[in-house]
Amino acid sequence: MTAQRNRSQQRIVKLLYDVNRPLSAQEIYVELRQRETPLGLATVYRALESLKLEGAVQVRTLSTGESIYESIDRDQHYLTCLNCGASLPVKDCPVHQLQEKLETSYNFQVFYHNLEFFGLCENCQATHHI
Amino acid sequence: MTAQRNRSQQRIVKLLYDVNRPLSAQEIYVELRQRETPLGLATVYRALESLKLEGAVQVRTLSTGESIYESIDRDQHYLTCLNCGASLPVKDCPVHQLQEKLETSYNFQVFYHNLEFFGLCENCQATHHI
DNA sequence: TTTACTGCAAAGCATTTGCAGGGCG
DNA sequence: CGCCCTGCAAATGCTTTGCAGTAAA
Repeated sequence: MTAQRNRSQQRIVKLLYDVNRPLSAQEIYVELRQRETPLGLATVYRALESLKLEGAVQVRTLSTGESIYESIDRDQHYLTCLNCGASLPVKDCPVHQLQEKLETSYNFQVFYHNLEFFGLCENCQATHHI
Repeated sequence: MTAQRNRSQQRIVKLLYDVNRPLSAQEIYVELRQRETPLGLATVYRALESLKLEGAVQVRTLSTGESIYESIDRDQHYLTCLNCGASLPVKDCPVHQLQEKLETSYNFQVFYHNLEFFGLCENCQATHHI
């Protein structure tokens, strides 16, 4: 990685740390433009792709197809409404039976939950950045 | 719901049950076309939207922005590679410390995990299908 | 100079929407 | 007859890619 690329990525990492909430690529583009020197939208996408593969940010893809990024250190889960798309942050790191507790405390009707682990599979750890 | 609409939705529910694996809307469109009477792509999307709000199917949105649907009764989680996108099914319903176990048994480098509950928030339970 | 990165604009692709026609009550 | 649903095609919106120019080694 060159210093040039590293600079772009660090700007994004810092932004995500500062705002402390998930941002889409487009939002990152706007924020960087407002805060300091503009960074091209395509560059934002390319930097995010690298950061993702390095495990430096975590990504969640909304049902709209939009991906939102946040600091890797945040261990935050959500109650997501299928109708309006709102995501309520959940403090506990939940397990299966926690679902009932959440339903009553948030008055949220839970249909199902998804738990997904993200990282690199055996093959891709070798061929990283194909 | 009319009988006509109900028929479309039931065809999809049955298909997802039969194949017993996640399918995208486009795949559902192709499968239905091959198996029996064709169903328009827009209709597939509209039926899936209804099924989703009824809690009759569960949805996962891939990092590509593509949404995949499967039977609601399946309690299946995945190890998803950020590089190639492959999703390895995981049998256990995992908790936090399970992550280490998964890393060794699958030789998968886990960066983070997402746990998300899906359903209807308090407000949308009232205004269902806005 | 050689390689990697950036910005811009065009293309790609899943999904959504407008509208005209058809099914069903 | 009236309403909901369907199919088609166009539009939408996020993301990716081609390419020419630029920064860094």
